[in-house]
Amino acid sequence: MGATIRDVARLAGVSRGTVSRVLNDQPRVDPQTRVRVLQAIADLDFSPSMLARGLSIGRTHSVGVVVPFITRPSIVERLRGIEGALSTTPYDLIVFNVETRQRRDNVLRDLTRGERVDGIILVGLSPDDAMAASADRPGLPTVLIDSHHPRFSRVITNDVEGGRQAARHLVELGHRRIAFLGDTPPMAFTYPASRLRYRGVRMALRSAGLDLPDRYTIMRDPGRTRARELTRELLVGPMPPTAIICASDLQAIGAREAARDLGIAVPEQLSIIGYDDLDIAGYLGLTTIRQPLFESGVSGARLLLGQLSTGNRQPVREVLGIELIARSTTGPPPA
Amino acid sequence: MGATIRDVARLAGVSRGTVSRVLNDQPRVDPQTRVRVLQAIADLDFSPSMLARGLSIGRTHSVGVVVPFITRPSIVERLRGIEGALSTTPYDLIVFNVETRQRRDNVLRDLTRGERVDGIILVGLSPDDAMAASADRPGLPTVLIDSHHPRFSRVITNDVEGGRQAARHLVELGHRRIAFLGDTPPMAFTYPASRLRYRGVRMALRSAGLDLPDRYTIMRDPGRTRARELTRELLVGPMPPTAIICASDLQAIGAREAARDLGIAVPEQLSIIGYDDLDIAGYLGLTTIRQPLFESGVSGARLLLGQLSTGNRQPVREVLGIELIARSTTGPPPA
DNA sequence: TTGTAGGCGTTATCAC
DNA sequence: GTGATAACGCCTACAA
Repeated sequence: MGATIRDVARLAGVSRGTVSRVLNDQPRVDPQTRVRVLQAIADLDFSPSMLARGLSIGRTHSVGVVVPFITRPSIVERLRGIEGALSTTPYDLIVFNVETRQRRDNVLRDLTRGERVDGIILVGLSPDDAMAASADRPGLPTVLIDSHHPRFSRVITNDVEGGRQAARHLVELGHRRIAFLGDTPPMAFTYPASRLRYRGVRMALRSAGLDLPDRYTIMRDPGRTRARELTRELLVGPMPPTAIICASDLQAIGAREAARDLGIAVPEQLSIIGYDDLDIAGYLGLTTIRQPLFESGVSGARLLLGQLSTGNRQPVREVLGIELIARSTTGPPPA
Repeated sequence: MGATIRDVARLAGVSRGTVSRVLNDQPRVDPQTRVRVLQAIADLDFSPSMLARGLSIGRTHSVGVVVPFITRPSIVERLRGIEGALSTTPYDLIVFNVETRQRRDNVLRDLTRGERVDGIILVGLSPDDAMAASADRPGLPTVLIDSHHPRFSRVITNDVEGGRQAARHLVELGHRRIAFLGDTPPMAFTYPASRLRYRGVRMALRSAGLDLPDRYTIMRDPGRTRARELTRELLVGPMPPTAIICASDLQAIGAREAARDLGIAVPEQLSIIGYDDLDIAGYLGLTTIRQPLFESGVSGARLLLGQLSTGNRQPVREVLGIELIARSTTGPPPA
């Protein structure tokens, strides 16, 4: 199987150094010998060992992407963006799925030491200060997607603004009893998007002179099924809201499911707004806040590639736009 | 940043060899010195270079997973299974998304040569004979998920049987005009699941004395949107079917969408069956054929890990079960 | 039990 | 232009 550079050198009647030069397209090599070497390479079906090369030049040509809960469609979408941007480069994409703090710490430790990767992309994971410290000593180039830390380049959206837009949309439709269905961050160190969106909602309501009572504020476990249960409880209780803002499309789907269970018409009796604009939202006609998931992956990867090629590790903050997509789950409140 | 084994040795007052032995849990080392070494490792915050270790022992501790169209939910689900199985092992997961034949060839070439990975998992990609040949010379351990080749270990489901079950379900409900909406494999070398399911459908219909005319056989591009268009054409045409079997849940969703567009009630006027049982199918109440996507990833990874640890490369064929999940998009045909 | 030294497959720095 | 040769960081006989 493995022909080495040494075999090539022998067959071509040159030294290993020369073969290496040919391999790396270096100018100072005689056209004649270059041909001979290339021929030998072809004959032996040789291809260089990435491992050895990496050890020698100190780079691995791979980037580590750390994501929490690869389950979630929004995460997958971002991953796709990263993969797309990386696929045209010589960099491999190594995926790490972390679902516990323990595992996160292990992964990050391994990654920031042992020269396993040339750079890191953290998705939805906010580095703590200990980890941030490793960015000081010129450690691994690292970029954040959908999470924050002043020391790192990052691509984010304005979640507060997203919450605000959702709330304003409902207020303009005439709603006055608006609930928020979010989730607690699954792990301490994950990005608290839900909470920020909540904050935006509350701000918008307040400036419209409306209140967001505790009873209308539900933040528990994420996921469709749980959202369905929670919404049901809310809707069968006293003074149900006329609209619900959800922190994700999945939760919005669960909420709608609950409405259906109870025979409550959407949007005639209840308006629902999601967040993300997943593919499925279009099919379901879900009103939602679109955030550029795929594109965030592309941008993040580009940021990292930039650091990798220029060595410039100045933190950049890239803010991607969001947009309200009004479909058919929102309308005026019942008279 | 990078403390090396040499630094540890110096600090602990031992030789590099001893440090290495401690690192690899080799028995013949004095408990006392072991402690000293471990202390030094901790003090220096040292962790060994995977690159160097790999070069030395000839393994990379990573496996390459090649998938077509990481876009598709079913693929993602399988990927999750693989990741899950690998996460408890020292193996890293390197993802390659291939969407063109060109890219597939490049990836596979790189992968099977240059010692980049210790093993390969191909998802939904049927290796051609050229590639299969590389399995002869004891090349890289390779396993297939949702694709076939006698030379490789593989985990599959019986797609023909899946089609058959779907058709039988409808026949038993009383349908006689049944259509099939599948897709052509997106690339020549991808696994022709749709076609096999079609075959199963045809067989079941035939043995029920029913016909599957060309007009009821639609195989074009995959995807929800396209399925919606195609179904529409079918339904507005002469003698529309009373039931449609789709080769994927996504297509079934598109079909249902078309029915909705035309004001055709499901399942009263039209029955629809999907394939995969994605999460969303449950929400939509879609009748479908469930295949264990996540589990197929787990099994595939396990198969590969087995080969990696035992060296036994005897091809194994693991067939996972499928199951009809009857929900609310199928019912008796209109009277 | 521990130290020494050669080797894994490249690249890079010299001389020539 | 090209050929030696010393890294790169680790593992593993072989000695001691």
